[in-house]
Amino acid sequence: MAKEITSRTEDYSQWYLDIVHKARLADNSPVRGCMVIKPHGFAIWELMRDALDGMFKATGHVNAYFPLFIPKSFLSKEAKHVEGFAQECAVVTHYRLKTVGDTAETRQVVVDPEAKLEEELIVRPTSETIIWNTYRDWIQSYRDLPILLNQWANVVRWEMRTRPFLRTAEFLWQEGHTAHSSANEAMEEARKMLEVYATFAEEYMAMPVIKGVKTENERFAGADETFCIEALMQDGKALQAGTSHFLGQNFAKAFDVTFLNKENQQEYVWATSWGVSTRLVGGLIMTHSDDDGLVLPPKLAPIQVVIVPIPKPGPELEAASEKIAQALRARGIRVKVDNDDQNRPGFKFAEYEMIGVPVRLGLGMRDLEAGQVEVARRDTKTKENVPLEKIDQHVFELLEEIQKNLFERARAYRDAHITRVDHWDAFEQTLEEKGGFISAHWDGTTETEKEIKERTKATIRCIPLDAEEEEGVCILSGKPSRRRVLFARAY
RNA sequence: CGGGGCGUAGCGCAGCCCGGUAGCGCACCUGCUUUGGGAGCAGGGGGUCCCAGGUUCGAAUCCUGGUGCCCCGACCA
Repeated sequence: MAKEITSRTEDYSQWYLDIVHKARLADNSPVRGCMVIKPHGFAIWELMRDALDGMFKATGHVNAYFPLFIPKSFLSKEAKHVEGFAQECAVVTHYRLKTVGDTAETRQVVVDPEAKLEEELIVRPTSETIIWNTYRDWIQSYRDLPILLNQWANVVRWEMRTRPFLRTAEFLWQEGHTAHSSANEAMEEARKMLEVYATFAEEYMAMPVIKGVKTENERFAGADETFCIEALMQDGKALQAGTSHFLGQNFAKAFDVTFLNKENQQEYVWATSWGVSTRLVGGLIMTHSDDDGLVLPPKLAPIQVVIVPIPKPGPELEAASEKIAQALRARGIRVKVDNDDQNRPGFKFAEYEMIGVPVRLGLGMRDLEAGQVEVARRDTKTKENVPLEKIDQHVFELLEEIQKNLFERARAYRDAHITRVDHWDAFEQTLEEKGGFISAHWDGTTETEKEIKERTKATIRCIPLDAEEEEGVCILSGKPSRRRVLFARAY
């Protein structure tokens, strides 16, 4: 057994790292906090990206690209924004290196002190500033609005502690940046994109999410309102999976972006921004995977079906395998036929389970003679024999079934881990013993929120959009509250 | 930036206390036999023992100083 994975009960975070490495998703890099995304990991991200990109286009957005480097002065224009990001920015100060030393042993590259930049450049932690600096030139009148723009990019946030996909110093994401002529329209946009994210998370990732609003304390630096989708991982910790911000006129004011409205009056432009990142890959792993490796929902599986000839691939088996593959491909299914004769079937079974292939077809002479195929599903680890002539229809339906099953399973777990709590003792106890979301009353003050965080490490993940009005008293302060909010320890 | 742990073959580790020609498992290469759940046998290749000083006839091992990584905290998508 060469590729053992640490069990989830033994050490959840080691299990996560094992999955990342053994499912060949990513490697560590020589640079602290950065990772190499390997082909299999990147293929998952590509599927996510393509699906999201299609959804953005369908809601009227277009893609563009803004620079990696941002003049330092830009960042300081919006007070809260700087405050939020200043702590974690990478800064470019020079533009040239030179070599010193005469011999091969002593020669080294140093920063040329002569080549100091007059104004330092910030490696973007997010692009609001450079984009709004540009929008000033693009926007004159209400006729120029709205601008519905998205960019796919990498950003850098110099984090203290990192974990592959969940929090890396450099990560890939998309950031939508829209400009509107009214507050209402901008707010609608922010909510619309939250819906897009929620739909994507649930329909593609099979990851149930709760849509909500962030408290002032948890809000994006520079936003008037931050909407989010929150998911629950198998260890009972919450994961913020996507955010959508109503930025008000904050960036328009900071960058002096105004437009003439229909009444011929100058007005500041209203803004939104929204993003999801490669963090979603981490969420995907932690939502479905088990102690045998990665489990992927069919819609995001680079290989949806693998066909393994048993025992050794011979001409007859290869022909039969290829024929099945063709039939599946004709239905738009991503299939791999593993004709490699270096590894034994047992090894291959374990390997494909490790990398999360949803369906495996085992095909041996015995099956051929019986006119059947062995169908194994990754999510339940069950096997059945299916007649050859029905295989394509069967697999097509099975993939849908698996997609649905993963979602239902994750939702059942999530729902079972939302606990309504009305007393402080129960709050602490639930957090320690059960984890998950805790639905409780909160007095609405940042002070109380911080106090709770300090005592328990739990934060307010969101105020659910569908939270019902309900009179109650704050779990900590006993002050009146009008609705419950969701607490959890989070990634 | 605080507290702890670890740097020895691609990966995981032993050896270090008690100094004496660097080892194990997996992976890799060659050959044969195997192939319905991670194959077996035989042969083989691969190392600045994190770096720099020091002690010593001799250092992976002892001493000093660096440095990198991991875990736990403070910060965060």
